Amino acid sequence: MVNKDIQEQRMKGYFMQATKELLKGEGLRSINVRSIAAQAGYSYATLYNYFRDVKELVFLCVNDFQEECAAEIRLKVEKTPPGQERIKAIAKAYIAYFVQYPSVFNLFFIEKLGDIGQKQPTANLIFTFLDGLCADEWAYIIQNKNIDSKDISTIKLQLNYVSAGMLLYYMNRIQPAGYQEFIETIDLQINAIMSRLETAIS
Amino acid sequence: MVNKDIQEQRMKGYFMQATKELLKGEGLRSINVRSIAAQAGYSYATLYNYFRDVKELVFLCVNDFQEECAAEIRLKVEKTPPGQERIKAIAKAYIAYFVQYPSVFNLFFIEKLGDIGQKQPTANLIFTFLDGLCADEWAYIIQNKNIDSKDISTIKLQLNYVSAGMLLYYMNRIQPAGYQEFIETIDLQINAIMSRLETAIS
DNA sequence: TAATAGTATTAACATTGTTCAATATATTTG
DNA sequence: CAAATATATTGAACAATGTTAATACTATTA
Repeated sequence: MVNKDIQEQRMKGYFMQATKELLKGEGLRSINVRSIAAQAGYSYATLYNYFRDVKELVFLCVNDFQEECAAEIRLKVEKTPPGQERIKAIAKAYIAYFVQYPSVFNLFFIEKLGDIGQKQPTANLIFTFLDGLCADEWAYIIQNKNIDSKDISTIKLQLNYVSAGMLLYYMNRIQPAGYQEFIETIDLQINAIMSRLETAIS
Repeated sequence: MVNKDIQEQRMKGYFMQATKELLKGEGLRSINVRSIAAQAGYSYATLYNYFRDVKELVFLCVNDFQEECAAEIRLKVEKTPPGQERIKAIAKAYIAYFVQYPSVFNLFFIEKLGDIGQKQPTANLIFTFLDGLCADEWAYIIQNKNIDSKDISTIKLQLNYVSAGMLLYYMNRIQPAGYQEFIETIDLQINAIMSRLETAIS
């Protein structure tokens, strides 16, 4: 019965690959059961032999995008000094990734998770993503500075919330209106949040 | 030709009223051209004589919801002392309104504005809404304390971004998982942001 | 090789946004 | 006031989409 599992995984992989290609290429607009199936080289009905519905398929891609995003970020911030500065760099790269791939932003933050099932785990994955990316850096800071852990978790949350908020306004409401202005706002906001580390040292 | 304008405005009003009723009642899920028209007592095709498409109609409701929201908030914060404390209260009431009416949240933050046209004005209205609600209080603070206006605009933005981010995560990603916990997080975050006023006094 | 189980596909349905020609209504004019 | 004209309203129809169910196909096994 192992063959069956392998084949099933392979089939799921084909559809997921197709979904990811469409998402990153044509965008969320263009993706629907028929286009995914066409890209995968199957009929649209075949999809339903492997996924409960199209939402399940689409949300299964979250993992892969997170890995891709994490890899891109790691590369980008390599040369930044660890700790506070690298956290800033990670947050900026995190935001930049979603600006580069608007449909991934939509998938992560906008698209409604359908029925129950894998609901909470996926939602949690998304919520803790930025924190996970910064985990080493926070550990580094805790080791080298003497800061109340309450303050740290407030700052972590603030970074996460401000990032999501800025992305939401920029992607969905074109605010600020230009990319340059957006970048400046990111810089300002992230610096403001991280500067609390100084005043929080006890 | 004035009669014609009056009649047209009246018709628009019927459809907008129907849309608002459905939005606040059944939610965004249940609203579509046919249900709106039925609620208004017309055929779905009639709608297209007054609005370019359904998106235009739906986004025209933003104004009314903002007024309703502003009225609710004003009532709620009346007894709070002006200045810093009232800003906190306004921000909390602002968030609470969207939690109470999830489809208004969707309309304001999630729903894609269609083609160009009234795009930017509506987006701007939404972005500056919280700032507008707090305008008097900020004026009060500037009068009574000596604070760099740069710092104030950073704090304003932060309040706006964190509010949007918290709402986004709570409404779309169930994070935090419980309402009580959500309220506590709001409190924590808003206090943290507003406490910067103290350190910013020059 | 024939029966069976599993897989893939086509056909079909429901829902939605939108357009358009036909119908009903209102307004103007002789 | 009645005919002619303009306007408003409407149901029919189309396209796109998600989903299901019956049918065709393929591979396994007795």
